[in-house]
Amino acid sequence: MQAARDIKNALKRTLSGLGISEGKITLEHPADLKNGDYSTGVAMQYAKQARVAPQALAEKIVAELGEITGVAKIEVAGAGFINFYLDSSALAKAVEQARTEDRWGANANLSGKKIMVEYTDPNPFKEFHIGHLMSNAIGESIARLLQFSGADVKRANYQGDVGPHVAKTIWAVENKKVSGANWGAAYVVGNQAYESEEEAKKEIDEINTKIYDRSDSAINEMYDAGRKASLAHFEELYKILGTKFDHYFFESVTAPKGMEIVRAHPEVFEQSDGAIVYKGEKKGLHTRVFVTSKGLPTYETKDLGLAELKAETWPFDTSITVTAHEQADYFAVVKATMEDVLPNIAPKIQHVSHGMMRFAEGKMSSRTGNVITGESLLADLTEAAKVRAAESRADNAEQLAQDVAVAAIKYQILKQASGKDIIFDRERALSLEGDSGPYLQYAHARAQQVVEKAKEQGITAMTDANIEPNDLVRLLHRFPEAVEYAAFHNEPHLLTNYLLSLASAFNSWYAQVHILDGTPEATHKVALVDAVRRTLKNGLWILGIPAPEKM
RNA sequence: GCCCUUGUAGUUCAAUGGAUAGAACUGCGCUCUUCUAAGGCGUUAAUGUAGGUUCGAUUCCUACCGAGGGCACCA
Repeated sequence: MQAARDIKNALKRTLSGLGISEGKITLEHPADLKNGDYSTGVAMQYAKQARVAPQALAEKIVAELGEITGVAKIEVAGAGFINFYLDSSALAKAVEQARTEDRWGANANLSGKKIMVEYTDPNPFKEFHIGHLMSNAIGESIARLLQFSGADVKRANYQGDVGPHVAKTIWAVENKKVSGANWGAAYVVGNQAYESEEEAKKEIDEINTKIYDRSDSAINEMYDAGRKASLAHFEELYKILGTKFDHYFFESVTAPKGMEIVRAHPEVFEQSDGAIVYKGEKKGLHTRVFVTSKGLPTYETKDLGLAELKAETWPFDTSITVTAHEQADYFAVVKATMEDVLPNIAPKIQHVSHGMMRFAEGKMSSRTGNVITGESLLADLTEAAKVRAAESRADNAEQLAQDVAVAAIKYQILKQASGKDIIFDRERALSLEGDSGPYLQYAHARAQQVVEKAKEQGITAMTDANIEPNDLVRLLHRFPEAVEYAAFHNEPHLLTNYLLSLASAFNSWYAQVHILDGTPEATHKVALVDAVRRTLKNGLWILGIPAPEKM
């Protein structure tokens, strides 16, 4: 990374020396390692201004650049690219860092920043479906990326423990439409009744009011027991998924808080058809209801209360909320409202939206019961992984199967850019081969085992800078930059891409080279394996994917 | 109708305005008397359409076509 800075500075100096007015200097990693460790297109970019052919300008720049620490070779290639090749000692240094530093790949870009990340957000009395799994995987990874960038991160989970969805579920259970604590099914029944039966609709609305004011002891009892069981169940899932929340926020708390905020700002909100609304049109958005004509707060109002509650709980510099894309427009209106009623907090609020889990046939909806629950998917995957886990060398095959299952599902989510929907394909999800989470785990476990074997044989790892660096070394060197890049964009998939190429290069190298071959070079090769091991381990950690040592 | 997101091999995804558009799955062939075959090697196959900006466009802009989402008392 030091080399990258030095190269940029040298380019800047050279360009202004040549009388070229400074614009943006881009330095990138060539996709093909043959084209060097870094590359720039400035010669092509400024050829017109300098009135010289791109290649000629590139040659001129190279001649003026002089020596750059850590750079062995500078070449002009193609249409006028200037390619930089790092020297073997700079690359060897990266291998040594990877091998010896626990936090290899970390940076201090966000040092001192307090960031709260809110994600998962399942609702008690409803199912934890694979959409929640998606939010959890993305949110957890963003939290870890921020931590690896030096930020002080707190994880938050916001849950809707009051509102019409709870009333519908309670109604179905109370009327014995559904047996036991099958919340998902109860919600479906309650929702259908609400939409088709006048009488049921009235009863459900009444229950909804009673839940808010806690005036009915029978309902309170049913509600309290259900809420507790529901939350305990979620907690089991978080444990498997590797998430530990620092703060839990509930709508039962944010609702009254939000109502206070709305009441305190009559100048911001307007009355309309008996409801209290915010006219988003004045900011190019749309109108949303904050308090219903029955006097109950909507999600909008609760979100105002949530923002204030978060700030009181832990004074953050930034609060990031991770949700599906379907809430993006909604969120924009809430944020616009915050600018008027919570001006100190509003600038710190960020929304990261991701695509949705969909079936090839269409959207899944918990209202109709057309969902796959998180636990059933995890159970299916674990079952599929068991066959191989039983044949593996793992000490605990059950645990390995679960780790592999978590890797498979999280990888499928984190390997793609967050803007796009994920078409859920059961067949594909159950596949544990190829471009997958287990592939990364396998490469890591392999490296781990070689390192242990080397230890048994008394081979000390030692990087030899005299040995010509290979592609694997060059890729390894890019890890810290891959982390920075992914963190900057809040995009875990950028890191996933990098890890896949690293694991692939490692597996390929592993197939051709005998590492513990008894030659003096073995010490160098073991160092490289150890460096890959740590890079995959840290990378998997950032993705929130377990890295078993044996498979 | 308006707004947001999105169109890349048969399929699911990559590609920081750059070099020959990469993987994986599927098909076919090869590869464990060397450290893990959940691996490796080989082979076929793609930028929705029409313009524009640029030295250079999958990427930026405009229009059209297709997909998903949102747009008042759900979350």
